[in-house]
Amino acid sequence: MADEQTARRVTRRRVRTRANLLDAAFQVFAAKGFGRVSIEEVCEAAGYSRGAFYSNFASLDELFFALYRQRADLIARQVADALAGDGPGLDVPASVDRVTEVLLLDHDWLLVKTDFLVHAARDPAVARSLLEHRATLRGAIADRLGRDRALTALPAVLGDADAAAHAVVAAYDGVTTQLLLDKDVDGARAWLKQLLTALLTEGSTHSHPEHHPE
Amino acid sequence: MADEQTARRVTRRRVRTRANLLDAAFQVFAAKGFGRVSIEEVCEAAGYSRGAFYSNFASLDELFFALYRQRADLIARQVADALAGDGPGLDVPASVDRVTEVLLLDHDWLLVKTDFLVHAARDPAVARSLLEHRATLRGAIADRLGRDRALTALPAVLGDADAAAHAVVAAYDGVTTQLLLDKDVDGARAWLKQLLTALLTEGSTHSHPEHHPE
DNA sequence: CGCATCGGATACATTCCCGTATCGAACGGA
DNA sequence: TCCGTTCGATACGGGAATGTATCCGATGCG
Repeated sequence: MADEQTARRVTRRRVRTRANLLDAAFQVFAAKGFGRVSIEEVCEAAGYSRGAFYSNFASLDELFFALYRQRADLIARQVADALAGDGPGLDVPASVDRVTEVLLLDHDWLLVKTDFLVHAARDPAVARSLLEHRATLRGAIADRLGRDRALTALPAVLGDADAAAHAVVAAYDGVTTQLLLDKDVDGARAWLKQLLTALLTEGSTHSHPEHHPE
Repeated sequence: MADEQTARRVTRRRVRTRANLLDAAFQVFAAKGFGRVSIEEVCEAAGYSRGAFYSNFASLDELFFALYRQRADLIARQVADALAGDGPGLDVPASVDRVTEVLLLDHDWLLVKTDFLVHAARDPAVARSLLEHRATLRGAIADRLGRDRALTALPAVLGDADAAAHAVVAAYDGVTTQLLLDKDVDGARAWLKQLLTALLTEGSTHSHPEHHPE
């Protein structure tokens, strides 16, 4: 009973416009940072006037949230795929390879993501939503790590699979921070791999530290 | 020769005003985020008018930079002290304790720091400066870790002391991210200790994972 | 094809904030 | 205490972004 949209005739044009606005917003946010961006700038970049904006969003915050959700969900799906990649036996190096491939590609996304982080840090409601999202991701990782605890050598130093997932996320966040500054994607990826394998394997290879950014 | 200040009579009042503005700015930036803050707000919070501001700073960016430098240097000094704490033999758990005590105290500082990070990520000049600062810190840590390589059991999984320092910083950054969202300082501190000891000691204690935030 | 509805453009009033120029008061050296 | 210098307050003009109200063209259903 009672459709939530209060009977709204959703036009094809509308979704296109919305998508265009979101895409343009991504570009602009990445370039100048949320908070330094005006509604007009977004509209201009998308090729619309402010009327279109207010017809689709109530505020810049709302657009920002929608934008984040869109992209974050996309990436979450990619990561899930990468994790599920090989068979039941978890091949740590291979998984790490595939995941890092997905995660550290787009510098612009890191910028927007971090903008969103500080935004969330100041707004409890947004923070809750973001924490939820992160918890989901961690859950997927922990599942993968803990599912066949018997098969793969567990790190042990960290505790259970859940703690290990925590560590993985923390490592990712840490590398992200550095990458934001030095923009050395390849270095960051190598470094993240090293860090993750160090965390996830017991007496891992004394891997060649070939690449040291700055 | 030629004094850099072009012979400027620095009044006592001036430094007080400057300090007040910086303090007020810290509060306001933490609360609303740089980029969402107007010069007027800072002045109002400090109890001055805009005239005072322009007499002391050329722009909000300049103030922000000065503010960051001030606080970051302070903390860097504290960390250095904490690291130099005990004698020549490095007691990892004790050092970790002291350092985490210093690092994760002030939520407001984390907010401002992260704001500064995204700011720097978009401005090469600022980024360079921040990278330098981080390199210095890492150097201090690496020194401490590598100085008496023979005395303390090295982790080995990570490579040399420099790589280990990298890992320490990454862990700190990662935990910071989570802390920004859940505001669980005690949890974060415990978690950081666990992570660092896991990274820095070979077959560390299978430490009690007592505390798991969210 | 015609019509009711929807989507986006334009115009407008308003608010906020910036940067500068000017001036009186506080300061500190002699 | 006196005087030149410095500091910060006030006043002003201008620009930019916001949100709303209104209108016309596009859209999709029958």
